[in-house]
Amino acid sequence: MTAPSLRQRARAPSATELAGIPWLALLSDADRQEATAALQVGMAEPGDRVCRTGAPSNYWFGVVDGLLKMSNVSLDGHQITYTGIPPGAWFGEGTLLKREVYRYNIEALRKSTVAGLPIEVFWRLLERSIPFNRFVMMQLNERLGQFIAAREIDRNNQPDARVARSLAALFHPVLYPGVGQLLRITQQELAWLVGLSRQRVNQALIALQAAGLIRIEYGGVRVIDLAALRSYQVM
DNA sequence: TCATTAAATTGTT
DNA sequence: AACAATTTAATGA
Repeated sequence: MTAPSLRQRARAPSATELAGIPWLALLSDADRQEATAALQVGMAEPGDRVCRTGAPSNYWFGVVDGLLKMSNVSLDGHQITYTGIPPGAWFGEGTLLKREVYRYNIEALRKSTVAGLPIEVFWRLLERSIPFNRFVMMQLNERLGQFIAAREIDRNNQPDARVARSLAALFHPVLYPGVGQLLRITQQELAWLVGLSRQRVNQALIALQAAGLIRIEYGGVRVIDLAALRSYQVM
């Protein structure tokens, strides 16, 4: 269970990996070149901690491929999951802006490719690039809504509703542009994320499918009605 | 490209 | 938690 705090052997990103980084396309040529040169990618095995609470913040992290989980430990020692982090998502900007330590744990749910932008380059882009600022600002704003939603999810004991809202959060189009209509997540991974047994998640998914909100596929879930998923209530 | 086999994932008890 | 059924991925002709 004692995983290394960081992935070993960081390397330069490939062309396909760069294509999966949504904010790169927004930059000017010069800025994009600088960012590309500084970007590092590494692999995270299931259970690996990408960053943990208390560690100094040196990178702005993004998911190129795979699935991560953002969690924290509350005062009474209970673990509380904030959200899953699918491909295309970037996180840690709030911590970087304040030059603080990370206040949450990021753990890989499956074998994942994680990219990191060094803090110096992150700051330089903030100072000079308007599009980059817009992207970061959008992330901050949207995530604020996510944290509030996460509290409601956690307060909610109805398993079906928990699964529904967690799924809706993962399909967030602004925060997670890489997801699309089909979320690649197994029922086991969803169970880890929501904090339920796989059997219960399976039941919940079947119920949601019967309600016409999603379609269950092998190794993934397709969303039919995102709005209804967000506001799902047990009758 | 197709058939066979292994591995992963899902559905059910 | 365990098991069977189903789907995908891998292998080799």
